[in-house]
Amino acid sequence: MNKKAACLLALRERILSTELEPGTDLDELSLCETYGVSRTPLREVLQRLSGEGLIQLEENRGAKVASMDVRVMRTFFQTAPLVYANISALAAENWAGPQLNTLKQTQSAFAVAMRRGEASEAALLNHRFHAEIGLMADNAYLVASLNRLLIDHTRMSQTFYRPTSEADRDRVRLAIEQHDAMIAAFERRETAQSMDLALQHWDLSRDQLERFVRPDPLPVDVHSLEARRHAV
Amino acid sequence: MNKKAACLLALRERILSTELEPGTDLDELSLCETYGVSRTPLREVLQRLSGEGLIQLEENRGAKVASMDVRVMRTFFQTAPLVYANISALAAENWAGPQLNTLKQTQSAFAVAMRRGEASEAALLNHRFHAEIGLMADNAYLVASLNRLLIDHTRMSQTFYRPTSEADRDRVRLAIEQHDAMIAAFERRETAQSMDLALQHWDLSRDQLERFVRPDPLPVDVHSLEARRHAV
DNA sequence: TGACGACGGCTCGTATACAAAGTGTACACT
DNA sequence: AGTGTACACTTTGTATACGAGCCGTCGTCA
Repeated sequence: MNKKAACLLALRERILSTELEPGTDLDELSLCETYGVSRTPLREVLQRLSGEGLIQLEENRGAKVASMDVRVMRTFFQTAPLVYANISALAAENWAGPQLNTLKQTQSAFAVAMRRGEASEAALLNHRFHAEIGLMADNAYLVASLNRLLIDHTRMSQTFYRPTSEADRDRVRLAIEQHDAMIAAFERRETAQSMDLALQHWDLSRDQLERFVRPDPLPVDVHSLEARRHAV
Repeated sequence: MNKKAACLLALRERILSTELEPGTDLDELSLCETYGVSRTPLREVLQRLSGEGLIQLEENRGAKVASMDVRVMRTFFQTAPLVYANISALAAENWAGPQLNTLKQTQSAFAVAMRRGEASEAALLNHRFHAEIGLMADNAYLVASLNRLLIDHTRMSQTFYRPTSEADRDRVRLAIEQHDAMIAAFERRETAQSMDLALQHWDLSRDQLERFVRPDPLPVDVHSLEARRHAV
């Protein structure tokens, strides 16, 4: 029982952290060996992951990590703000019991991981932060969309948590501040503001993702070098 | 392979048609016997169904058909218009290849079932109609929400397709006309109108569902009868 | 008489063995 | 030399057997 749950958790994290890259073929036997479970429970884990949209199962052809092509990226950018904004508003409205404290804990763990430069850990904690907001929203329907979005969002933003420039570092700091602002808005049940903050948070993330997808062009010098080589 | 797929299909239909009512406990062995498969593939089917949100699995405690309490109903009414409207608009924008023809076929099958008074069949075909619109929308994220919504929508609307009054019959006729109008709007790629039609279709359905949830109060006579009995 | 504990049946979870499907390679034939 | 077919190997799918956990009942003890 425990080993199976551990296996599920581990595979989820490995996929979200892109240690297992999109499109990777998964071999049942080697996974069994890795996690010390036999094929029956492992296959059930794979079914679960497939249901969550993390992997794709094909008849008689095994499992592969869910792909991320340009087509899905387009719909991702199209859909994310709608879902994030509504989830955030619902979270402010519906959170109950210890959920807000759980969120605060995740947020501090996230900030710590960020300070220490633990990139994958930070990405997973950011994932958890937003997944917990999903739980607070208490809307099984929209959460289904949210979770699908978070899978691809987390995978795409792996680079985000490995800031290389000072400007990048500023953006990360801003992201952390936005999380804090969201928590505060939830605490005061300010739905409109929560929605607004979610959209701002999305804007920041989108800029970062677009920079990843469409990086700055290489310096022109390289092209002139190319030209010179051909001239010789 | 085939038996397993058949089992999946059959269970899905039985749950959607509420032949298996929300909350029903599912016994693995009897299901195995019913569908002529052994426990291993059956359990994988159950995992799948759980992933789709049709059943709930609990550790060491078997599977039960997903429940439908008042809390989920509230969020259902809250979420449905948002998702249906957006899916409809996206479908108009993104449908491709033979999808529109498939939709037309489903619509005529639906109309036929309706005319023949085959209520469960009609409900399932209506489900399929809207699920196909989901495929046309070509947005894996929002479709996740749509499918969750459709599960509960189909289960709640079972009575809808068993019209008892002439007014009910009119509403069903209107629903069929709205389907046709949606098909036409998709065909002409009119996104705004598609969204509008989806909202109108939702309004009709909502009225019907609310009538189901909050039926007309019993005639006052009954209460007076009650009172008289106690008086004796 | 009531409550606590042990035992038995039942259902679920896991491992293993076997069957089926797919894939790659080697050999033969054109 | 290229193509097609057959065979072996790898990987997936299914069945069955066994072990573990839960639940209800019966008995005993206070």
